[in-house]
Order: sequence, then C-alpha cells, then structure tokens
Amino acid sequence: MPRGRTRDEAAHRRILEATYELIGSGDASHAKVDDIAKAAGVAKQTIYRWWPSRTAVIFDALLEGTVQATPLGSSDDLREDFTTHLQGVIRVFNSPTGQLIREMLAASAHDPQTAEEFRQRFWAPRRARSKARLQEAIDAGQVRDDIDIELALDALYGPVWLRLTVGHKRSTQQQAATIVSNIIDGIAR
Amino acid sequence: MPRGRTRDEAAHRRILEATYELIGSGDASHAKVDDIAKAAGVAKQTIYRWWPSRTAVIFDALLEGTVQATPLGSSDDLREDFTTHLQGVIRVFNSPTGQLIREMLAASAHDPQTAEEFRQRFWAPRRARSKARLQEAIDAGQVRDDIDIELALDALYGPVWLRLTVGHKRSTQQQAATIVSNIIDGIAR
Amino acid sequence: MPRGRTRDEAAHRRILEATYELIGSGDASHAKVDDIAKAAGVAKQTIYRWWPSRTAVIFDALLEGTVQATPLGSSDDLREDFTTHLQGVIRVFNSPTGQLIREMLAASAHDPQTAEEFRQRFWAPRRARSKARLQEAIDAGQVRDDIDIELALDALYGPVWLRLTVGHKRSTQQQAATIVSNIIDGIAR
Amino acid sequence: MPRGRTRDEAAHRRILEATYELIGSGDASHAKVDDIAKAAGVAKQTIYRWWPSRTAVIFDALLEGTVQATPLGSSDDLREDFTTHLQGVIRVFNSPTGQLIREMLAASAHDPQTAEEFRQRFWAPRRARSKARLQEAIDAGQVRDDIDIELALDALYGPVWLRLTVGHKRSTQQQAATIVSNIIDGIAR
DNA sequence: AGCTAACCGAGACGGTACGTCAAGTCTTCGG
DNA sequence: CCGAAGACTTGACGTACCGTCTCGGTTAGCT
Repeated sequence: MPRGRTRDEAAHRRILEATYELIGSGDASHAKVDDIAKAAGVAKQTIYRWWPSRTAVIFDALLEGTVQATPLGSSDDLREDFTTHLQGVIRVFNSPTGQLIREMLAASAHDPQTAEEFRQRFWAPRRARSKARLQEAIDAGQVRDDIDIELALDALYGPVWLRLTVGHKRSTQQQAATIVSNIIDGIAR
Repeated sequence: MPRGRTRDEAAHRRILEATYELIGSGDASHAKVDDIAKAAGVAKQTIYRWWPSRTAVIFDALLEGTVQATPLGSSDDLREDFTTHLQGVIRVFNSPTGQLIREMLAASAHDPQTAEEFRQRFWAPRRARSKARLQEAIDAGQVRDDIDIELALDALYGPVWLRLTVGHKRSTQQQAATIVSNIIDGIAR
Repeated sequence: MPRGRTRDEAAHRRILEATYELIGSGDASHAKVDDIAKAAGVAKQTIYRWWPSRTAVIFDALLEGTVQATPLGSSDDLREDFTTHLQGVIRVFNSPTGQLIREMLAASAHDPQTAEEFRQRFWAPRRARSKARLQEAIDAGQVRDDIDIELALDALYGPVWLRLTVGHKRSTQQQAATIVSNIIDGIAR
Repeated sequence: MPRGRTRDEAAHRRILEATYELIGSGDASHAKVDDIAKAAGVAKQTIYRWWPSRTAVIFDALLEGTVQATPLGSSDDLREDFTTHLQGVIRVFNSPTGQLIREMLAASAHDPQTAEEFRQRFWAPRRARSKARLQEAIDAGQVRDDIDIELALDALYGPVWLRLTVGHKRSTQQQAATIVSNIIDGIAR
C-alpha cells in the first residue's frame, strides 16, 4: 500500500494538455520545459518525476492526443477505406498533433533511441494495421500480388508525411481520394 | 575592387567540409560549433562572420555537398528518367547528406524561418525540375492530363523522404524502379 | 517564507573565497570566471545568478575579505590611534586584499559605474570613520581647526595607496608611525 | 640608408593624438584599438607596426602629452617651488592625461612588466627630480635631515594620486598650497 | 626608367574570455 | 510521500576585443 500523498492525476493530465497546446501551436518558440511546467501550473520536478525527458513528455502528449483519430475500415471498397483513413490522417496532421509529430521526428534526428521508440510505439501499430488492410486487398485479388507492400504503403502515406515535414504545401481533405487513386490506378494514361 | 585582406576561401571550404563530415557521420550528439571550428582549423568567430548561426552553416554544407548529385534526364523514357533520378536521390539520402537533411528538417521544426529558407533554397529548385519533367510527360501524352502534379510528385518522392525521416526501412537502389512503377502504373490488378 | 530550494550559502562563500584566493595570488593573467567557478566547484551560471559580472564578484570578495581588519581606535593618543590603524591598512594592502583593490581600481578606470560603487560601498564607510576620528582630534584641540580635513586624510592615506597602485616601494609596518608623524608634525626643521 | 617608403610621421602623430583624445575623454567605453585606428584614420596594422600593444600606445601618448607640464623650480622658497609644481601636477591630472595615467595603472595591475616599464619611464625621472629638490631643502636646513625622503614625497604626491585613482574628490589648484603646507608644517596645533 | 623594399588602409583571421540559455537534477517547504 | 518553487550542474551558444596576417596599392632609394 503506497504511503503519503497520492499521485496527482490532474497534474499529470494538465502537463500533457499544456504540452499538446504549446508544442501544437507551433509558434516559433519551441516550448521549453519551463514553459510547459508554467502552463500546466506544475513544477518542473513533477514533470521529470513521471517522464525521463522533454521528448518523452511530447511523445506521450502525442500518443494521448491522437488515439482514436484515424480508423481504417475493412469494407469491400479498398479505395473508400483508404480514402476515409487518409482523410483522418490529414485531419490529424493539420491539427496540433502534426506539430507534435514534427517535433518527435526532429528529436529522432538527434537521438537514435528516441527514433526507435517513436517507430515502435507510434509508427509500428499504425503501419501494421495498414499493412493488414492492404494484404486483405491483395488476398481479395483487388491488388497485384507481386507488389512491395511496404513501398506501396510508403507511396500512400508519403505525400502527407512529406507535406508535414517539409511544409511546401498543406494537405487537404480532398487530396485523400486523389492520393489513393494515384497509387492504386497509377498516373499513366 | 574589394579592399583589405580577401576572404579566405580555403577556410570557408574547410568549414563546410568539416561540417559535412561531422554532421554527416551522425554520431550521437550532433557536432557543436566549437567542434566544427576545431576540425576546420578555424576560429569560431570566422564561422560567425559568414553565417548567422550553426544551422545556417549546416544548410550551406548541405547545399554545397549535394549540388549535382541527382540529375533528372529528359529522354523519351519517363520510367527510366525518374528511376535513374530516384536512384541518385536514394544514394544521396544514404550518404552523409541524408543526415544533413534530417538535421535541417529538425531545425525547421523549431524555426519557421529556417523552414522557409530550406524550402526556397533547397526544395524549390529541385521540385521545379521534377515538375517540369513530369509536365513534359503529360504534354507527350505519357501521363494523364488530369492529375494533380504536386501530389503525384509527392507520391514519387514520398517513400524515400519518409524512410529518411522515420527510418523504418532503408531505401535501396533497387526500389527506385518499383517506386516509379507504383506511381505510374498503379498497384491495382 | 521563501519557497523552493534555498540558496546555497556554502557555494556562495566558496565562490568569494576562490575569487579572493585566485585574484589575490596575483599570478599573471587575473583569474578568469571559469577558473573561479572551477576552483569553487560551482557552475558558472551560479556565479552569474548572484552577481552581474566578474567585477562584481571580485568586489564582493574584497568586501568580505577585509571587513574588520583595520580598526581605528578613539583613545587620547591621536598618533597611536592612526599608527595602529595604518599598520592594519598596510597589512591588508600587503595581503591578497591589496591585489583585489588594485583590480577594482583597474575596473574603475574602465567603467564609471564600477568606480562609483567602489567609492560608495568600500571607500565611503572607511573614510567616514577616519574623518570622524580626525574631527575628534580637532575638537580635542590636538589638531588645528583650520585644516582641510579631506586633504589631511589624503596625505595620511596617500602614501600607502600610492605604493599599492604604483608599486615603486613596498609599504612596511614601520612606516606607519613615520607617515603619521610626517603629517602631524610636518617635515620642516 | 633605409630603402622603401618612408615612415608616415603624420600617421604616427595622429595615432598618439587620437589615443590621447579617446582615452583622455574617459567616457565609459575605454577606447578599443579599432576605435583608435578609426579615429586616427589609420589601419590597425600601422599601430602594431610601431607599438607592441595597446598599452604601449597609451603609454607613448601619455609620455608625449605631458612632457613639459610640471616644472619643479629650485628657488630659496621650498613651499613656493613645490606648490607651483603641484599646481602643474594637478592641472595635468585633471586634463586628459589624468585618464591616461589611470589607464596605465589599470594595465599595470594586470601585467607586472607594464608596471615596471611605467615606473622606469614615467615615474622614476619625475621622482628623481622631486627627490633632488627635497634633498636640496634638507641640505639647506629647511627640512629635517632625519626624515624618510621617499615617504615624505609620497605624502606630498599621495593626495593628488589618490584622488586621481579613487576619484572621491577632484583636486583643485588651490589645494596645492594646502598640501605643501600640511606636509611641511604638519597639522598639529 | 624600372626594380624592389618598406610603407599604407582595409579588413579577415586565430585565439581567449565573457555572459546567456536551456535541459535535467537536487533541495527545501508545505500539504 | 507528493507537489510547488526555485537553486543547482552541465554544456553549448553567440559576442567582444586583442594582436596577426594578407590583400591591393603607394612611395621611396638603388641599379
């Protein structure tokens, strides 16, 4: 039985929310740990009691803030399933969550361990689901069975991730269908 | 006619080379300014005389180190042109340059101005060339004329950028053809 | 009631002591801030948290290191009081403190504000005491009442300050009595 | 016979004058070498061709600027001779030259060699003259022959040097006589 | 008259130290 | 024992100033 004061769940939540808010707003400054603590009305130590680093907090804020956002259905209609799914992804990438992801990618560039964790806890589950759905389509004979599944998925998700990281254009809902069509039907005449 | 001691081009070059080497090696904590100065046999002040910040040096090292690396031809064969081109891109991304680009993307995540400069000086020229080549293909009737060119290009480059930034898989030369095929022919049976 | 971690008085003291030691030793190039931090076993930031500049630290080291060193008594014997006092001053000037004072004077030459602070916090209190003692002697009829007190005091202290700053000769304990005698009795036959 | 372009005496002079002007004005900034070069309309290298260091320039500016300023006569009247002399010294100390001296003293605090040179080339000749004059007075029976000449001189000059270095009061012409009187007659009733 | 050495202004360069900033740790008080 | 406050260590950043070096160009004496 734990002694002493019990953990303050509210503080825990406020930290993640403040992180989501500050990092997500994406305004120049890049939200320092002190800023997050201040915004959450919390001491820095409280943050470091529950997370090992600034990056870890951001990661958790990302994981919590995006959980139920991009369902990928399994109907007969491959195009529809992926289009709807991509629309969800685009919505998420255009939300504060997008900034959090960029921040994680930035952190990954400096630290291989962070990169690995990001892939395992964020990337892998989502990729597994997409892969499974594409495999279903292959099994159903809707997609050629000689394709490189990973590459195909990268072509599907590539455009939105590219726009998120480079920022040369903004992804929109309407583009989801086009992206899906491009990769399924090709662009050749 | 410029007066006074002329700028030391050799030092200038040594700085960029040292930066390229150090950042490119990607070992743990990314090369500090003092490290670069030391490796280039140069005073820190000399670096700051020509570049406003550490990031700016890295950017220039990137621009210099990759200039003529990924030619995009204009033969009749669209597939061949883009495949060869993508092979170049993949080679570059797998070289130290890849790490420089990741670093710039990371810096862009923290600072909108850096992001803008990266897009204008690195991204835009390359994208313009790709766009022109794809437009040629459209004009030649090899590609449908109702496509969203930007999105198509994002689908083409997306996979390699995605693997560079997320690092879930490594891009290989062989994949170039597959990527091109995927986007041109589609993956549908 | 102050919240948070309390200021580390020990570190504070160690900084001043290290400064006193390093500057006082007077070896060649005067103790850099990093040296002081190192010697005090303290981070540079901690120094700059409590003092605005290197000079300010030295000044405080001076103020702490010399506080009760040169008592000026109020007996009947004017000569004895000032002689004893001057002996104290000479002892202090010949100790590391002397070097600190030279350093402060040097800093004052570059920055009027430092000069002003030196006068207000170091000079003024000591001068006030000396002035009071001399005034007592005047009131007691031991000293002429038409003298310029400030000038008389400057003649009293001048020799030791002069030797401290110019360094043409070293002040010794024995000289205290002579200096006092010179100014009280004059040198005329 | 020297070959090549002859030394530019005008530049030489302009450097010393600019130094005198800038250091002498005593405004906060402490005149950097670049400032002096700029003000003299000269390249920094030209300065370093003729002087080994910033301090050396200042020293020369001091030596040139004050040469014929403080004659010490040898009449029968000891008081008058020293009073007139002190008036000269005070005038000099209150002129830009005073600042130059402070600067040299500051430099001496950091570097023993500078200190030594200052004493040998500036201090010693002047002190020798004063000492000789005082010795004359002793020989003439106007001053006691058991005094410590050096200390007596230090008491004579101490007040003006003290005010120069500490700056607690400004020396005035009128004080010259008082200072002389203090040390010759004493202040005792 | 041309050659060459030493000068000149301009300003970039190596080096040393300064003072600042942000991440993550440690300590104290109060609940 | 938890949480707030905030002082602390660490380590990198960018700036300032000194004294050196190099450039294009000038001004002599010597051949």
